[in-house]
Amino acid sequence: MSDNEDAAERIRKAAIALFKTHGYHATPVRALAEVAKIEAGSLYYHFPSKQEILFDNFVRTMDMLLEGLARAVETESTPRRRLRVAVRNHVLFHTRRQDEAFISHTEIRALSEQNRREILAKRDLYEERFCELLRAGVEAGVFHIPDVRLTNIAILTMCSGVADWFLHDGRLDEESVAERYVEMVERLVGYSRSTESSDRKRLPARRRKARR
Amino acid sequence: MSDNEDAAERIRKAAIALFKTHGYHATPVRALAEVAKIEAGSLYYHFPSKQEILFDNFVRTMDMLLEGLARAVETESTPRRRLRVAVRNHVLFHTRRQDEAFISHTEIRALSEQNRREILAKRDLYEERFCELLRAGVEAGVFHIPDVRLTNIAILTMCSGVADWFLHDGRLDEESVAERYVEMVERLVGYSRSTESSDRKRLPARRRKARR
DNA sequence: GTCTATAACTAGATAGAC
DNA sequence: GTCTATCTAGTTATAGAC
Repeated sequence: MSDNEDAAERIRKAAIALFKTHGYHATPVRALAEVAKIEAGSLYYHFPSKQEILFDNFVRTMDMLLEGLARAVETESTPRRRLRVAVRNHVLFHTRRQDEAFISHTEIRALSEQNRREILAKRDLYEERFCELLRAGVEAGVFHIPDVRLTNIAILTMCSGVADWFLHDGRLDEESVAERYVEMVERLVGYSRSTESSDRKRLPARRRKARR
Repeated sequence: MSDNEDAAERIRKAAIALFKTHGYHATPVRALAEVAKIEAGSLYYHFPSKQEILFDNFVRTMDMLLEGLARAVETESTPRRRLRVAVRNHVLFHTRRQDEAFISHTEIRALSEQNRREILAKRDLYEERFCELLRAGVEAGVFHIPDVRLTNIAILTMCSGVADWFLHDGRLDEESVAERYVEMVERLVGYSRSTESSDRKRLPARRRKARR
């Protein structure tokens, strides 16, 4: 955190670090001020309240996610490729903006009711757009999903979970993790190149008979 | 919450409800006392501190999870069946003990350092025992997993996520959700009855060639 | 085992000088 | 735009009566 940044940005970064480690309610404004190298009173020149600092982080995080998803859909044309890019994007966001994403998981309850409504609307929009990617693949016959809504939420929680455990100097770098998650998602959606070959692989009639 | 329960139990249940809704730090002891139908001072006869009430919830939750996993492994013999029962057990725990499980996700940071160490040790133990189920299947040739540790964490976060969204009067009842999650996990581990048939399905030499 | 009263402290936010 | 000083309210926990 450079000292030359403007104060608002230093406060934002202090909030990300402290809310992630201790949580919103366990972080006094005085602690935010100390990390941001400012006095507590001065902080209120840049933000009207502690709540607004948290809300600011939520808005930025959700908007980045939504923009990333929109880009992913634009740049690819087939359902499979769109899903692959969307998942890669989602996972990389949760490694690159790990702390912000983590706060967005854990501190929704700390938002005021009005702010929470606004953020949940953005989250619902993201989930719905992601779900559309799955439905498109099912309708094209390349994904085979018994319950699209359930698989959608399972995929998103699985991928968002990366923010909980990823270590930047760990065994796998972020690109490797993203690749593996793309592979796992393709298993979850039962990807196959065409309906016929997939049906042969997923539900072979002969094998079914042999089971009894 | 019955008024006839002993006070300690009423305090536990009040804590589960309030910590889930507002979080640990946003829940005053006076609020716990009010919901437990007791005065704030009386609460300290049953628990030495607010922290101890939170820790109590963590210990109970983790111990229930560990016991459930041990039972799952005992009652089944094949890798596939063990995994199926373990996943079903895990998901049903996160619907039946939804609030406790949710708190265990979101409030780890609120534990004192010593308490947190103790709980993380239990969590690591659970993850390691779960991972063993995957390894057993890989060694038996019935699971096909590129990175067992990664798939393990992906499965567990996916299944634990049920506590975040499950509604007891929602579209799917808990048994249906558990069944579908078992199916999804089987896709993730690349289950197949024997090594040969699975290798044919997953990495067909001809298709690989045709790709270039 | 539960109560009332309160100690000791910390919280978020504001006022006004510079 | 940043500072110091402070207001008001709320916090966990304890003391001692019953």
